[in-house]
Amino acid sequence: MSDRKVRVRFAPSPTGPLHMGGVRTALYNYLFAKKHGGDFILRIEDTDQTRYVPGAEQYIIDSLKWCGIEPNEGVGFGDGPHAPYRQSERKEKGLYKQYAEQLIESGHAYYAFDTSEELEEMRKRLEAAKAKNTSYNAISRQTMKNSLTLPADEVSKRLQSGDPYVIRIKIPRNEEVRVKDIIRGWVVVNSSELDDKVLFKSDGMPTYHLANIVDDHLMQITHVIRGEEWLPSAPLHVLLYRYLGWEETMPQFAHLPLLLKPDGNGKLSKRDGDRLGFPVFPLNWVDPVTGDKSSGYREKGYFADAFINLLALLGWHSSGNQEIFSKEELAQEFSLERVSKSGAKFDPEKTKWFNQQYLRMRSDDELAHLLAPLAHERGLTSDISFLKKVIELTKERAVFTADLLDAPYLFAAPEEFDSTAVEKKWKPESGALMTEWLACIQSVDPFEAAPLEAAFKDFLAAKNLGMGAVLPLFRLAVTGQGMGPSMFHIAEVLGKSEVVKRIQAAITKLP
RNA sequence: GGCCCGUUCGUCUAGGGGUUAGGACACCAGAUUUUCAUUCUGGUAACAGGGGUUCGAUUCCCCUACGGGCUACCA
Repeated sequence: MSDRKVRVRFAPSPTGPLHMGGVRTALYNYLFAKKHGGDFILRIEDTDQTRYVPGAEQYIIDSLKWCGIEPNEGVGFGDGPHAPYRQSERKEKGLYKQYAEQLIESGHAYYAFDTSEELEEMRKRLEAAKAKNTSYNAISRQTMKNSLTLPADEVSKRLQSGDPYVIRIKIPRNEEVRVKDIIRGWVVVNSSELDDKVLFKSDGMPTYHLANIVDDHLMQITHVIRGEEWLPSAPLHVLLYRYLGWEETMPQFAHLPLLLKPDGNGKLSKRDGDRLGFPVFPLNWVDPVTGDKSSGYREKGYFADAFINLLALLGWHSSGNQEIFSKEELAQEFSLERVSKSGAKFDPEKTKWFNQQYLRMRSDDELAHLLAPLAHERGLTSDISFLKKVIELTKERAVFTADLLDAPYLFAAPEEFDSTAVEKKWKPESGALMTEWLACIQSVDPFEAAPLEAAFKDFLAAKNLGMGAVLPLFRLAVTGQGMGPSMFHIAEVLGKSEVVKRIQAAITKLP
């Protein structure tokens, strides 16, 4: 059992865009597979036809691709030996019905014919009677219409005449069910707390519970790594493995803590992103029905590796103090035992910090190539060697790639001058002072930061003035701003004639 | 309501029967810098509460409180 090759799966429903919590689940599966040299599978769980959202499946595939956590088997990533990987297609092949019937034959499941009205009525009746448990279970099923209460001939008559029916699991009345969770240890529940869950729906589709167990078994999944919201149904799943006779190869479970809202309570939801101004999704998404737009990390300017890094640390931590991990390092270090038990509040601020770190790790050349299309979009030059010079100056204050362009004066002369800077620094005699500085500039050769700075210092000494008295004027005249990167480097990038032109223009424009 | 899971600085977390309870983000202060930013240095800040067990508990056990999840012919 333990010598089986590790095989894990990510099994989302295509009911909308993939939430960052889902991406984290996929990531942990991916890292676990990589760590153990195993397989990572993408299975699409589309058994609920009513919730199908066009484009959602492609969104999931695109998101995983962008994040660099690609499955080596599954929908959108090439079929493996267990195709198809879409449950709707697997249902077509009759993969689920036979197992539901097997359960009926072995006495662990039964047909139920109750209408939704009858189910509703049952619930109300039990509530009115102040019953502890209002579910369809070992006790209440005795009062309902199913193959356990109806005479055999009526059951077969209903079946033959095409009466709608579901197949329910027959949960024992009072039995301890134990689930071993890698993260939480043993979880013990009495079967009286469980209900006779529907395994097979009247529309011919299996429910999650059946499809999930059948597919995990058939696909030889060894570890089920999923969100904590599944913990309550894990005992049911254990029972299904047992009744199907698959307990020997039952996968090990690991239920991940949830991602919580940055403020207040509850789990992170789609709304929070819009409300708090940060993305909840990896990629932009437009709802095909409502047209609602949700922003994504990719389009906000986040690097995929930074996004993955931050996600990895939301619920997992190595034993040391390291926080920046490459994907390879994560795969090396990751272990389910070090996943925390409690939910993690998501902090958008730290997300920015991660991006900043990754931006700094990138070479100027790489950034220039990333920046070029952005610059082009804004009507700025996309010349790589020039952009590299820009990046040298703007890199240290940038969080996102686009921030590298936050120095418009490097691309064109300022049209306006920052009014507070002008008020504070520009005096009536400043124009004359700049005219003198202009004369000194002419003889600086080569026109580079160092000689320029030397010339500037000579100029200051001659005038017996301090840096603070003159440099802001120089900056204001050339950039129109009161602050920014090293002024001498800015001048070097701009070139002598441009600098001279700008100072001349400023002298005439400023009071 | 019932069942299940959880609880270390504001946040993410390390730690673990005896520690000055460590790191990171954020925040504050100082230094460097022409300025902003960077960088560096320092600082504020946590074991939910109550009972046990123990020489000793933040660490183990129980209870309470709080938080979260589940409670569909949804996943």
